Amino acid sequence: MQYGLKNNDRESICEALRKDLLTGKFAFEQPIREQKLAERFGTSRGPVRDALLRLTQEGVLVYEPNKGVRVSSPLSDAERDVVVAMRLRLEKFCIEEFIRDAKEHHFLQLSFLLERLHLACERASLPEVAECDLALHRYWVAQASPHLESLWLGLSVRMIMKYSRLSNYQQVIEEHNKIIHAVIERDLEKALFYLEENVI
Amino acid sequence: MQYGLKNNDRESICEALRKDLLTGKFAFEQPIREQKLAERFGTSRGPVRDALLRLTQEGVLVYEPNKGVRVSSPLSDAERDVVVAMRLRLEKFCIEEFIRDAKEHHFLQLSFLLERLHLACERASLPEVAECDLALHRYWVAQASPHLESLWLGLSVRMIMKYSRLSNYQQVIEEHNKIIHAVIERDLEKALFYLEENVI
DNA sequence: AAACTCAATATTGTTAACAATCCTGATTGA
DNA sequence: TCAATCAGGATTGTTAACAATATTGAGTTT
Repeated sequence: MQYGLKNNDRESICEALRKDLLTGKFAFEQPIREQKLAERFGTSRGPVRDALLRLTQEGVLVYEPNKGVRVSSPLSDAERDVVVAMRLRLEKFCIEEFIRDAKEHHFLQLSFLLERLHLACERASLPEVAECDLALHRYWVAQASPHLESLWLGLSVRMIMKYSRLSNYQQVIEEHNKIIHAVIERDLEKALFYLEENVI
Repeated sequence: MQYGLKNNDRESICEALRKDLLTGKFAFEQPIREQKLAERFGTSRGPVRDALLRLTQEGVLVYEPNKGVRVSSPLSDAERDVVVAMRLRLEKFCIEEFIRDAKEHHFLQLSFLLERLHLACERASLPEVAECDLALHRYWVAQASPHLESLWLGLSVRMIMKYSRLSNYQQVIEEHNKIIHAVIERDLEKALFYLEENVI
């Protein structure tokens, strides 16, 4: 399927798998076999194991000793509420920092990511939309607090896995338009308001 | 230093390292060498890499491609506030679930963990106190929501790393006494109140 | 002295073989 | 028939060797 990775395969494998999981390519509880993935990515089992271990830590996969990993079961509604609240708390903090410190080129990058999301929505490609959506949010998180980026990733992936509102592409675009325009105008209050509407 | 691990080394290595990191055995920003650890634990680099990868995902270590991992720098005060708020949100949810569903033997286990914490405090052994403290909180999190356990772990470890109030052993004991008695009496309100005092 | 080159070394990244464990399904005995 | 046993295969866990990359430091040039 894909191959030609040279060094640091685990990164690319991890991202490819996360995208698959995000878009429901594997069923809940389905066990994941290392050998299969190694063949698919054209590597040995080592890098695959690394990637699986990371996704386990992100909560997407569940690990049992000597049995490997399986896709984790979906969160309960109550658990999801908690995760949403936590993500919102985290992302609000990051937006605030971002608005305070961002330079012109950060806004430019933001516009670029928004444009990418736009195109993905037009193509109506769920995997791409999910990826672009996350990439956008991830950008201000990473800028504001690299420390908390991996924490944020775990929260977000779990949230999206549970059920995806991403099917309404028009709404996705409008929500992000609003957030990003508020950010670029450095209007913190408005940005937080729209963010709260979006992170549900 | 320690050896004799047979199978599933990465688990034990991970926990041993986490304890070291928690109690400040490594300096911030200090790079971690795989070979050194492999010798220390009497294994090859494989399981060590697995453990380092996990701790990276927990946020305790930072990874740079082809350069390995180093101890991550401490959180800023603002970042720590966010992490504290998130952990509190998560743990309150778990306490609530726990109080609702716990059977007698769960309370027994809780008492046992409290007793362990007590002993560690008497011995005034910081590594043990830190471990017992976390084990206690971890218990109700794991019981209430295995899904969110790894998330909780990341939050807690980062919190404690920043600065440890654990040096006042008397206070540690009293705070946990209060929480656990409230839990055993299934007094949710009191439990949450004392928890809020403790998680700071 | 400062900046550059490059070879020697140290460290991480990957691989394939082997060991330990788990799972499956046929066989056996009651 | 049903449960227990156990061999064989499938899968994960570990290891040591090798490949790729990064770092260091001596030598060279300006």
